[in-house]
Amino acid sequence: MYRSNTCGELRLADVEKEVTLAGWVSKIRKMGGMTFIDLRDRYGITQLSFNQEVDPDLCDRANKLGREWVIRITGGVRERSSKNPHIPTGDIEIIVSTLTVLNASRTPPFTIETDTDGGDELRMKYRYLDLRRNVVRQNLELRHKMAFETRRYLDQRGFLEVETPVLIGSTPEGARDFIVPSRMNPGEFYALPQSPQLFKQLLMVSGFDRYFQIVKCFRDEDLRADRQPEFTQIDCEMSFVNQEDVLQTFEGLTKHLFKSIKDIEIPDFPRISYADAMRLYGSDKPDTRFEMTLTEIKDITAGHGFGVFDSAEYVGAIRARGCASYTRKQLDELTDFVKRPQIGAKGLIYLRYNEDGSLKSSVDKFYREEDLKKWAERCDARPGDLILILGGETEKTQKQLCELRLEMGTRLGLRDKNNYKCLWVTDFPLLEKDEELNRFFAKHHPFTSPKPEDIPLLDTNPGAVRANAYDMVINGVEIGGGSIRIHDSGLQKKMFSVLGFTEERAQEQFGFLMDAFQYGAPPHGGIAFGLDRFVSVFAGLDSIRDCIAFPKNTSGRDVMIDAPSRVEQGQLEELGIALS
RNA sequence: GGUGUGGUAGUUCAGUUGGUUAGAAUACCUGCCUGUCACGCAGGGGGUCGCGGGUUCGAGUCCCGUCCAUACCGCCA
Repeated sequence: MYRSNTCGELRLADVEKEVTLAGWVSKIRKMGGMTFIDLRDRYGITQLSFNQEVDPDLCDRANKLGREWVIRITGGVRERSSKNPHIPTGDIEIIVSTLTVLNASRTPPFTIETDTDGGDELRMKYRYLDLRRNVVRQNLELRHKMAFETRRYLDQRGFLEVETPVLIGSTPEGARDFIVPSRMNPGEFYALPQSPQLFKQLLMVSGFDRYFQIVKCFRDEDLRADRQPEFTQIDCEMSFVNQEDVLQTFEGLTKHLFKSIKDIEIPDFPRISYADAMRLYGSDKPDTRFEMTLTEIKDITAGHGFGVFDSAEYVGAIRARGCASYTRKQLDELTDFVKRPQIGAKGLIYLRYNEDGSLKSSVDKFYREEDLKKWAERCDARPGDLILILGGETEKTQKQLCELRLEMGTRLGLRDKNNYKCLWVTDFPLLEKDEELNRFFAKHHPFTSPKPEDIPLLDTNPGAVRANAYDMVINGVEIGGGSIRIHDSGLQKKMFSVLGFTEERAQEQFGFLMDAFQYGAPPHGGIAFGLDRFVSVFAGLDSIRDCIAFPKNTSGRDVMIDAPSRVEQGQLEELGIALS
């Protein structure tokens, strides 16, 4: 037996036992006559005790160990004379009788502690050391549990996990593909999947009825704190379902995860249409932990000679409870916030509803008190509230108000990481117009079905067609999204034509799918969750990198193994590739 | 592609209007210390100030360029 116990499991009940432990030297405390060592493994820390009087040679050897050396010891479990209430094993220690050094270690470049002294860049370079830290390991343990509970839930409901290929063909729609040259087919390339979309639909045609896969997906786009070039999806598809069936099933999955992992009961998810989400929150992934919804006030602000509002397509306001006492400096900060180029507002108008009932705005010279009173009433403001107003082009301004709303929510402490608000956003538009190219793109993907009642609009007003598409949002994070698919080859053809595909091109790219649809495709639909984001929300992380074992940096590099890298000329020649 | 922030000891950072030998904490090394658990005490070593150029009597500090990191915008069906 290599070891009898882990470093996290011994308790007072084990006193007098003879044990063998193995692990890493986390900390050495030399007291002169005595030496204490914190021995660490994945399960915890156990204190080892060495005494100069009992065994001077052994104690000297212990004193020569270094941080992160790997050792194996045997000894007796004893009750401590002074206990440590901060760790589970704090009541006991091991009186070591034999000590074997299994491996020495160079001094690590940063401390292996929860509050490490290492910065992000260094931790990524030595990720294998970073992963020894409790906090990082716990994130991966959480990830494991969530994946495990997902499999348990879906298995119980008859879902079958099926693997789909990673080397597939490139498609023109959507994100940029990672491409892989094919040596056996010179001049041709595979693409890595952005999602197993087509394959899961084909599995429905095959009659698998309920499929899922926890699967890596790839998108060659710029990175963010919540975006990695390779990421993991919980990818699901069901046959003979309507939208309601899908929402119920996966609302159930989410509730199951909250209950089984965090012991939190989540009430039924509110639903909001895309149009309402944009109108009330200026976002298709609203953070509903707090209200502060957008109020349109253009009809009562226009026509008073204030040029900005008179010429604006849209004027919207948010109401911050109890913020009328904001100082000039705080208001200036908010103005600077919305004027940052990333947000791009020209300025910020405020209206203070003072405690004494008086009204004070930054545009007092254009409006009388009774005009301002109307604004306050429309916004349901009370004395003590502050109203913040932006005007301009509708979509842009709503987006700016959304950012301002989130900023105010943060400032007012309304975005508690341990408070979870889930919701469904439904009725997304089917298409999105690219004004520059003057053509429509699928907002979700080209296999999403339009709402039946909107199908006639495909010919007359494609931009107004709503889709059977839905997103799950938790605390302002898009956790998952899906749709009821098109299962009719005729409608699918129609869709491709609206998207500007010629018949030949559609046949070339997706012929196999439309062929398949002619052999008895069942009605079907599904959803895909971003596992990395899901885990991040559960763990309260700011970046999905913290729950990925070996993530890439913002340039898409793995700084530990130094990838991507150049390849030898011979490899390129084999592939028939010349670098330009 | 764009905007902002940052790059100084192994590490995390400070460094004033440009001015003596670039500091602190921590880590590391040595010594002392028999109940520590952020041990304590004393001492020590450790710096191409990201890189290149410029201004200046003098640059960590100012200017230009460049690289890297990071947050966001574009992009991400």
